[in-house]
Amino acid sequence: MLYYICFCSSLHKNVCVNIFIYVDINENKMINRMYVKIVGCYSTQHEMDREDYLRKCSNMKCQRVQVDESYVPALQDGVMEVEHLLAEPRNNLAPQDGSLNSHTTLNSKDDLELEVLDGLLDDVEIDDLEGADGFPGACEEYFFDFGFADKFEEVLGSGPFEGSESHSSGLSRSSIVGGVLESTEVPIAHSESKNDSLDETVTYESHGAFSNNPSQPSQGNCRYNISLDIQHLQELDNYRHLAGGILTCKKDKGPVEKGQPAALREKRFRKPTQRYIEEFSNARSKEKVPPAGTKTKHSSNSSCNVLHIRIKSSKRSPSEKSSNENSEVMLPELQVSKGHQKKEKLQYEYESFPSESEDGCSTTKRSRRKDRRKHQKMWTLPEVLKLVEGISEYGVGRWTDIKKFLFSSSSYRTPIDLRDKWRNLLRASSVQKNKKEVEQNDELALRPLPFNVVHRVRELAKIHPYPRQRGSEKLRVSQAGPSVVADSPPVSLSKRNVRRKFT
DNA sequence: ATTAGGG
DNA sequence: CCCTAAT
Repeated sequence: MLYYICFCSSLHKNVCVNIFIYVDINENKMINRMYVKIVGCYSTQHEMDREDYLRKCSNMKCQRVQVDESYVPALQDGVMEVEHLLAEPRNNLAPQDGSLNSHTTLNSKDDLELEVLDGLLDDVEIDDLEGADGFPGACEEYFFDFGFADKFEEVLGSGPFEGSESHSSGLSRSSIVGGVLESTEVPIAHSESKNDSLDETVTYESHGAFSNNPSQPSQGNCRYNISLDIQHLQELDNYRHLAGGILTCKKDKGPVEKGQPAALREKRFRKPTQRYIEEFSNARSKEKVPPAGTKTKHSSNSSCNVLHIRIKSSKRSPSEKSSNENSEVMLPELQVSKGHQKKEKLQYEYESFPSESEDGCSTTKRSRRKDRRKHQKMWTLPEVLKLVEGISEYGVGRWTDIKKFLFSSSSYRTPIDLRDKWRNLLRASSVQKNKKEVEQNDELALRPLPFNVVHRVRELAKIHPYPRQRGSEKLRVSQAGPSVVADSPPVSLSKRNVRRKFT
């Protein structure tokens, strides 16, 4: 049996941890168990530290690691399907023997873009802190060395955190297969590009708590046991964009006090709603994050403790997806590492045209209306066709009419949505694009728009120019003079008329 | 109340 | 999708 470990790092409540997920490739299952290793605590004393640290942390990606079965703990827990993880025969050609040096991969682009997991800790509730030592000693030097493979190995295995035995040590020494679960994906926008993004990361708040459990003095390993609620994997993707893999708490102040889990617990509140997070982050993105005055660098205890962490399920929106046991949910998000805000990944579903019964999904309708900003409903091909048809009939700009006549039953499609979709269609159809983007567009098209549709859109675009499309026509007319108008018939002029005709 | 435009 | 200015 082959086992793979995915690990990533997160800064959470001033604690940086590594998460290990064990996957049994042969069985197509993911062992519902993760080990988290705390690699250190982050001091909020200095703003500079934070920035620096975050930047460093962002370099830490996930890796898939081939490990010995012996490293995998308690399999019988929960497992979940991870077929898709196997879907692509990644560059797993890497040495299976374990000869590969981790250095080669840690810094390579093979870094697993699995930041999905990075949001994980946010949904983690730490039930038990096994070991009376509280947080393991944080070691600044390690924090800041995340970008370097050699150090990284140190952190993972041979570092001071390593106790008598540890999974991590085995991990770091075992071969790191160059394979990445989803390396082909678009690299996540790096946080360094915008400082704002960094600020955005400072919006998380933990609701979990550390509880001291001296009963089980660990061997000094930083091993944390997590049972993963797969349900949350879906949500993880939502978080991914925030930090590029960095989590931190909303309030920077909370210093990690060594050996005082109780204190920590008091400071943890219920997790804010997504809405709240969004707004808060937006509001906060402008103001500077005050350097939480409290200090407590970090405890110097170099030994690690074992936490038992369980991810709470059904926290928010218990109304709907109340259901599910773990294995229910697939984790496509796990594999999805592309920025989904930019791209729509799915293809059109070909569904029956008179999909008016779309309201049939009334179960989620209410919620969708309410927080439609969250899950955007994908446009189906029939819908697109309908939209195109409507435009050809009523003209561009008559969105309310189109909505009224053709999308009356689709409650979630507002006129604005229609317009937006049309706008996107124009873009997708490369209408009025003189740049090379056109070509690239096709290639990058994640959504193969049927040719006929593209054609129709283009045709329509000719007849019904979208209002002020880059002012292209104006530009042309004004620059080229009236002569052009002659050879390119009344296209632009007819716009108004066309619309009136159907009124 | 709708739409255009931009994020 | 969301928000806002302009109509």
